[in-house]
Amino acid sequence: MDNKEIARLFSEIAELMEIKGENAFKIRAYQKAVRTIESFTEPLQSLHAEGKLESIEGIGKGLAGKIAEALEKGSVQQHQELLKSLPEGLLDLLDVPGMGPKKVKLVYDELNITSIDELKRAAEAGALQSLPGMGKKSEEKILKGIEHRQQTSSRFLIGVAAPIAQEILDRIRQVKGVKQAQIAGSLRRGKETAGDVDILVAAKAGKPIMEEFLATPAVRDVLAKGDAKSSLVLNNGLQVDLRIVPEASFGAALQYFTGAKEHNVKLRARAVKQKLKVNEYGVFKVDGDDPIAGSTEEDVYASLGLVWIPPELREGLDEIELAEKDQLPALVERQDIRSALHNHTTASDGLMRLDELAAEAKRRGYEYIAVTDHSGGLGVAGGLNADRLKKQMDEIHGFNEKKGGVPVLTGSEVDIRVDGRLDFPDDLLAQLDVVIAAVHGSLDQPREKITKRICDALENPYVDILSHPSGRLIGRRPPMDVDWEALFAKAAETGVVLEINAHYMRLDLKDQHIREAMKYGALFSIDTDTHAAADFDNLDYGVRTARRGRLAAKDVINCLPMKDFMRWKKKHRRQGRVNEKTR
DNA sequence: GCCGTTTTCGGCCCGACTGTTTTCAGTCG
Repeated sequence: MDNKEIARLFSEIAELMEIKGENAFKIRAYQKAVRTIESFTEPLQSLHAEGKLESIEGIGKGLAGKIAEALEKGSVQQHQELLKSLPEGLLDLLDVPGMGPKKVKLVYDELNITSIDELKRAAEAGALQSLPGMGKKSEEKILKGIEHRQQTSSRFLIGVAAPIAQEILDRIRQVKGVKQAQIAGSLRRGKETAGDVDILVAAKAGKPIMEEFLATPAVRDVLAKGDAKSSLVLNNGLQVDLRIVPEASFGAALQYFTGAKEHNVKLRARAVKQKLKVNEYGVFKVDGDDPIAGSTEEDVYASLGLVWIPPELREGLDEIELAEKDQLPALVERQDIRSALHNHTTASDGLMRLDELAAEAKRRGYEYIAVTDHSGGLGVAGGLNADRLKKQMDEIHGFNEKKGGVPVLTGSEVDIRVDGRLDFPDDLLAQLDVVIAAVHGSLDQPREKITKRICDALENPYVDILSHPSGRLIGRRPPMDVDWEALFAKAAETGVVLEINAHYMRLDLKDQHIREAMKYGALFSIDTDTHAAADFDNLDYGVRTARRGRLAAKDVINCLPMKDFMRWKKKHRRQGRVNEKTR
């Protein structure tokens, strides 16, 4: 078992214990271990070999023993016993918004509900509102949550699918005879979720490649195996398809299997007008059998009179028309990103100290960063009150004087309270280099109220960035019911930057909203909202979402060198104060 | 289950909000 699998196992143990109502602190110990293991870069296997598991913070005798058990036997007895003692569907119920461990136990004890389907039926029949502590509103919330979940749950989050796909791709590329190999499909387009993984290989002989593919670890099922195409289902339910094509067709096949379908339909229609036809083998004259293009995507697009279109744009909107006129936007790239402006430390709910965060950021090539711990309004995150924030600012100034590290800006992720006021007074916010405002509670206020709440916060001249503007968690929690037009107009008017939160469960703003906000002239930041070192890995998902939103580097403030960023901020805040006076 | 210590047992984050209550339990972050 690798670190991820062990983290998952412990997480499941914690959830099962929660339903059973076991000691809350014991459960917390497991949850803490999950976070630690998830962000741990070294394999637990090697620590285990050295007998050093207990040196990890939060891992004592008990958990070290369970990790060892998992590594050696591939399972943990306590976990098996917990599973046996409860019906297996109960864990799914925890994913429904409004359902916590107590409610799960309640519906199980009283109504014998053990699956989401049964829960849905009970809610529809009005059987939930008769339970103690539940009423009509709880029932409605649960029903809404289930419906939202069912619309999205058959797809995999990019942050789950992409690393798996990359791992398989890396292995395939090692096989002798592989000329080229690429991930296609919605993963290549950087979509927030993927239905399956498509891998495309250019090679002559298929057999050794297929053998390597079929030897992928953690396979649950082999759906098909042939010389040109095989399909697997992994233990987590993710389907992976591998296709092998001749080198001369690789570009055409890559284009074809990257999609989106709507994009390909438009492309083929365009080809027909030019007396050409496009398929996965190449571009052909209608009356000919010899391909005029096919080995590279560039050739395929060029043969149709188009510049190459970045995969993130291939959604069947107006990208083909833009490509024809060579007017595609120059999309932001990962290398353009100079700063990480949204990060947490151990002062609130982060896992790294200030110096550790700065070192990690430097290692990853950032030119400067900001520390933006939570404000006091957010109890759980150990948010900072004004005094602690001031102390942290001193600490940061001291750190910067030492030189050698990456420069650190002071900041805060200040909570937007229910009434739109911020957690800190203006005179304190004015002293910070970066002020990020965010909604964390009461996400289901009615549209008018929540829109006003956020817009009021944007009018504060010291707010620089609005974090995770919709509050959604993909497949788990619907977005806030915001009047987006009003919000985007307000962001443009006040100059407050809209965050593209790069965490793969958020990707918030999402691509479509980015395109809309850009029409209003809004600016954006791409940030990982880093709590642990591994969170920086999410940057790629944020960049790709920004690219799908058609952003160029000039639209993204993280692309500014530090001096220019500070200049921008000054100007933005001055403008904010002018707006305030004239209002 | 972990941790630290006044070293072997007691503390471990907790406040806001909601919906259900009529004084609070459960969920969320």
